[in-house]
Amino acid sequence: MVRARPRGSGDEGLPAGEAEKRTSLVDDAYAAMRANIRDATFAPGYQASEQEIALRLGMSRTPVHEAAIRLQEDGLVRVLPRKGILILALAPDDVREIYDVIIGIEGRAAELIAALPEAERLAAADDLDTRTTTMEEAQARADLPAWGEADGAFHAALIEHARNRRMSRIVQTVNDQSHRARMLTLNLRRGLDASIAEHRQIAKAIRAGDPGAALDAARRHRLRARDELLPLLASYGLKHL
Amino acid sequence: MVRARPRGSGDEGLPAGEAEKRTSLVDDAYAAMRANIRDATFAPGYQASEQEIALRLGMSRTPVHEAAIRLQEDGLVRVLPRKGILILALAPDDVREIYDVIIGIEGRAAELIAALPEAERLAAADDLDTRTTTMEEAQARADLPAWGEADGAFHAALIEHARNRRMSRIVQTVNDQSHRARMLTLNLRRGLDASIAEHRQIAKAIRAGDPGAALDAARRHRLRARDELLPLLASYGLKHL
DNA sequence: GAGCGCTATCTTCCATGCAAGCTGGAATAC
DNA sequence: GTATTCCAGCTTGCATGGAAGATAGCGCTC
Repeated sequence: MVRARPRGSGDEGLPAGEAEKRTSLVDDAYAAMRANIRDATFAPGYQASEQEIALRLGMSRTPVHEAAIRLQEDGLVRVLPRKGILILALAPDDVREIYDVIIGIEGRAAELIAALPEAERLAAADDLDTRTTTMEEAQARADLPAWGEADGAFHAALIEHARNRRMSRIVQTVNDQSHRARMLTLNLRRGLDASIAEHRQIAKAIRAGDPGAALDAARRHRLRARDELLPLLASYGLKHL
Repeated sequence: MVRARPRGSGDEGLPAGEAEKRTSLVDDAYAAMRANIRDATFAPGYQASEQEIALRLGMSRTPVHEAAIRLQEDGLVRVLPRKGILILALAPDDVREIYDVIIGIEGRAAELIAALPEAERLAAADDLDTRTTTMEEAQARADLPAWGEADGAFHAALIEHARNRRMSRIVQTVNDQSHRARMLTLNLRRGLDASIAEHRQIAKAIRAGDPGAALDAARRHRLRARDELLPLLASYGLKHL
C-alpha cells in the first residue's frame, strides 16, 4: 500500500527549537486532514468516514481516529458517534467570535511587546515594519494573494514577539478555523491602505515603547477589519464558509 | 488495587443521578484523569503508564490513550512517545502567560457585555453584583474557600455573559491549567477588598453601558491580581506547581 | 574503576476483530 | 397510497496482539 506522506506543507512548527524527527502516523494523518480542510478538499458539511480517509492515506483507522480527536479539539471537525467525521462550516457568528478573540489577544500582545526592553522592542518593530513593507510591495503589484500572505505573516509575527506560547496557540487555532473565510473574502476586502497605515502605527507605538498606544492601535486595526468584514459577509448572504 | 468493573451493565454509580446522554469510555477516562490532575492525585511530574491508568479505571488502553490525546491538547499532560504520560507542572512563567491571556480575553468580554442592549446588560450586571455579594459574605465569615469559589463564579459569569463560545473554551482551558496554582495561593492572597471593589466597578461600567470603562476595569483588575501573585510565587520559590 | 554493549523488559504505536448503534429502504399491513 | 416494521449494511467504540522504540541493569573488556 502506498503511503503518501505530505511533508512540510505549511508546517508552522516551533520556532528554531527542536529538530522534529518524529514520524508518527497520527501526526501524518493530522497534518494531512488539516491541510485538506484548509484547502477545502474536504468541504465544510462533508461527512467522511474514518475508513475512507484511512484508505486514502494508506493507514488503518486507528491513527485517523486519533487525529480526528485532535481536529475536533481544534474545532475543525466534529466526530459524530457511529456516523462519521463532519467537516465543520463557519457561520458569520463564528467569524464574529473569532474576531473578538483576536481583538483581545492581539491587543494584549502588542501591549506586551511595547513594554519589552528597548533592544527587543526595536527588533520587533523592525521586523513588523519589514513585513508591512512586503505588503506595500504586494499592493503595488496588485498581487492580492501575496498581500494576504504578508498580512498573515505580520500578525503571526506580532503574536510571536509577545513570547507567549498560549497566545500563539490560541491565535493559530482560530486562524485555522477562519482560514477558508479569509481566502474567500480576500478579494472583497477594501481597506488595504488602511491596514498598512495601521500596521505602521502599531510598529511605531512599539518602537516608542508606548504600551497603551500599541494596545489601542492593535485593537483599532482589528476592530475596523471586523466592522468591514462582517457586513460584507452578511450582504453576500454567506451563511456558511 | 484491581477494580475490575464489568462494563456494559448500564449505569455505573455516577453522582447525582444525571441523565447522561451516553457514557463513552473515552469521556469517562477524560473526566477521571482530568479530575485526578486537578486534585493532584496525579501530581505534576508524575509519569504514568496508560496500562496502569487503564487498569485503575477498569477499561482497556485504547480509551485511556484517546483521553490522553485530548488532555495533551488541553495542555494538562504530555504524551511522551513510548515513554508514558507526563503530568505537566506549572512554572511561574506559565502563570504569567495565563494571566496575559486572561487579561486580553476578559477585557474584551467585559467590553462586549457593556455594549449589549440595555436589558441584557442590566441582567448581566445584576448577576455579577449578586456574585460579588456572595464574595463579600464569604469574606465576612473569613471563609477563604468560599471566597475563592465565588470569585471563580464571578469570572466564569463574566465570560459567559459575553456569549462567545470560543472565549469560554479558552478561559476554561487556562483555568484548568492554573487550578492547582490558584488552590495553593488562595491563602497567600492579600487584595480581597480590592478584588471586591474592582468587581463592583466592572459591574457598574457594564450597567452604565460604557464599554471603554468596562474594558479598563476588567483589565486593571486582572493586572493588579497578576502583579500581586507573581512576586508571591517568586518569593516562595515555587518553581513548579 | 570506567566505559561499552547487550539484552530483558517496559512502554507506546498501530492493525485488526468483534460488537453495537444508526440509517435507509424493502417488505408488509392496512 | 400510507404507515410501520424489520433487516442489511453502514458506521464507530473498544479490546487485544504483535512490533518496535526506549531504558535500565548486567556483564564484559580494558
